[in-house]
Amino acid sequence: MGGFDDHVTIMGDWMPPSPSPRTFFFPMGDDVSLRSIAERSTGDSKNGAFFSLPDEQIMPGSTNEKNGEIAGDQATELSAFAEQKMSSRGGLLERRAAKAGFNAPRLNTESIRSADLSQNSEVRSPYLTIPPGLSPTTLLDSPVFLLNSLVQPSPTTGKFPFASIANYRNSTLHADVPSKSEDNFFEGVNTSSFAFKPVAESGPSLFPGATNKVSPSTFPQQSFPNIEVSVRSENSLLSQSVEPSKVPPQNGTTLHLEADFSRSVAEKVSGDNNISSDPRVFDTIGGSAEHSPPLAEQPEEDVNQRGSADPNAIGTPAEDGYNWRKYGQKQVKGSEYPRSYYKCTHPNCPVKKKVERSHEGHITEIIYKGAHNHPKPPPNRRSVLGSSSALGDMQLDISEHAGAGADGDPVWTTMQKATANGAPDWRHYNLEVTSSAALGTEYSTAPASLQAQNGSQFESADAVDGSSTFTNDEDEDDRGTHGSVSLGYDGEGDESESKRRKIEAYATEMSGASRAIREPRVVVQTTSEVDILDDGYRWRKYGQKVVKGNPNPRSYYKCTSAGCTVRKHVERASHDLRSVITTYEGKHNHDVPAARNSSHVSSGVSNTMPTQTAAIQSHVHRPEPSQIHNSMARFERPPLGSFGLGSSQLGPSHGFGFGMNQSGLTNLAMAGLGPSQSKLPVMPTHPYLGQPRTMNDMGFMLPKGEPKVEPMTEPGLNHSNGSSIYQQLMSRLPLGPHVNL
DNA sequence: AGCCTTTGACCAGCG
DNA sequence: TCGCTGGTCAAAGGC
Repeated sequence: MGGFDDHVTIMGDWMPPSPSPRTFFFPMGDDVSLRSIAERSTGDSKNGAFFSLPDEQIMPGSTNEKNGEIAGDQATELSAFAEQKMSSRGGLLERRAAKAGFNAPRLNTESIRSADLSQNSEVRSPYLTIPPGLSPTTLLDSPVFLLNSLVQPSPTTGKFPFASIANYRNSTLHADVPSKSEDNFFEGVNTSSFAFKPVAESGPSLFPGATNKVSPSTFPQQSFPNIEVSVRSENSLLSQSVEPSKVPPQNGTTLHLEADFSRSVAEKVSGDNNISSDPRVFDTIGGSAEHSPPLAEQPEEDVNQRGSADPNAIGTPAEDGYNWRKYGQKQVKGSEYPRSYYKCTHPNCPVKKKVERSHEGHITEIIYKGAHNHPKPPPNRRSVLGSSSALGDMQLDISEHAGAGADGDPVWTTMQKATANGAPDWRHYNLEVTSSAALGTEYSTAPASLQAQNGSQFESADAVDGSSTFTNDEDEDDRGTHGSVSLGYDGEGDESESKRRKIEAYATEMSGASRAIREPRVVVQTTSEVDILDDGYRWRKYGQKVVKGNPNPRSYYKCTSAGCTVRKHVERASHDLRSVITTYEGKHNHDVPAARNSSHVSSGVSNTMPTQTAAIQSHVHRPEPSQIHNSMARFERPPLGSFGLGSSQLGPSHGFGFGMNQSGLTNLAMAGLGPSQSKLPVMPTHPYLGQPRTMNDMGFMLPKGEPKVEPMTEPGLNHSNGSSIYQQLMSRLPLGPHVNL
């Protein structure tokens, strides 16, 4: 994507997340947003837009779709404005100069404002006016700012940035104007605070109680009826840079924001130009100071969305901190650009998103569905750790509180890209989670948010998901622990760089550790007379490879059931084409899905089970007939109970996430065979795999720290279904209270 | 080795 | 029932 490089470049100068994602998040790249908007001026206007404001003014777009389009001349003016901005502003250097004490050149937007206002009376101007001289620095020093803002979890991600105050002070703040917000998005904003009222209408309230200065009593308790939050990114989102200055916005603190129109704006404006297509753009740009509430009034979420922008974050769907797998692309009718479909690759995470990109690669729209039920994966080689400081690392995730859980009603949240170059912006990702939270039927998120916002203390483990990748997904306790760490760091805001590095290093280290500990594998070798895949479960093939040592291609499958982490790869044994080696890995957490056709299930379960059961019996347990029956029963009913319990029993196990049978293996561990023991009864090596075998012919091994269960079946036996065997095996593993063998 | 993207095909809902 | 459409699947190849 063309603009991404620019973005990255800008990122080089990227500063730590603003004290509060909801407070000040401004794209570093002053040019980026501008261009984006310019390029997208022709884009659809169905979503809101974020805008950067020149210098002292931040004018959140009204994002009211009802406002209609902007007159063409306005667009022209906007374009001119953008150009002027670009030309007049030195960009980063200039801002730096400004930060150094110089006033950045101001863009004259008077004409634009007037035009906007005059032509569109309906356009609301919830702009946030940042009086000249307003100093964010001062704001930073403000107790309000520090306590209320710094520790706020990201409205979208619910995460807490690790950026230190020092960093903030040294960084240019960027704020984005909420894109698709309703016209009244900022309506009713208390002038003395950043509190924003959730739209009373169906407007997308992105963040429940996302306020900088909000007390529970003042926090809007209204629910967020909307399920979809639509935030158009490129079209509308303009980045803003904030320049420290001085002005008493609230509490006597002063704040000066220097907004810039980024290149995206320029491009958008210059493009086809029809800015009119996006009322929000119009609104934002045309907003007048008179209509602009004090900076302090700026909706926090608004700022957050923008602020979350991680310049680094986004060119690809995965750059929002989460990992995504693209599973489809479509040219949707009515959409100018193709829509890509992504799924979060995190096990058990139901989140999906639809991304529309322009031909240039700019993201025009992102629609999220569901809420992440896991912390943002730690930055890795592909991640943004480097530039974003701690932003990508240990941010806390309160997505669990988003209401839209894995099982909850999926909520599609439309996001608009905030960056100009098409690179996704952390801001909108923050929005994502927040949106989910807000949109979720459960408003429980709000309290958590408030707590985080109003105080620097995060006493409630529930409020945040402190778990990072190094924590076990099922380990709630760890979340709290890690959350505290993260929060403490963030909340204090005075952490030294070294400390920050330590934390990051720790996160990374832990991350690596977690990676090293893989989920247990179950290797099943069978002579497949029947389709090995026909095990009743649904698998999606996601790859095929010829692996070393076996000329036969290995196919990789993932269970398609939502939330199921089980994966497997299947390959024919090189020495015997009749033998199929199926290796399962992951958590075996749901029942056999409803068959697409009765024959499928029957063949996958009923038909195969007897044989497989026999196989298991002969090799694994040799249970009594009644035991077989029980085994079948388990097979027929969701083993969720066991797993669920197993999860809880698993407790804070650091590391051994015993996949599909956590419960079983956990209990196994309790029985003295647990992986943690690392000392399993080793029996003679299996003739086929050359693996040690444990009692009951179950080969437990811990290759490279990886627990491995290898129930092997007799090659000569007609075991048609390795998967079922696997199930059998799993079902037979000690399940503690659930074991009924 | 594992996972991702691409892309045409398939499926289900709806009018 | 048919066609349209959005969403998903899945084979193949790439990183």
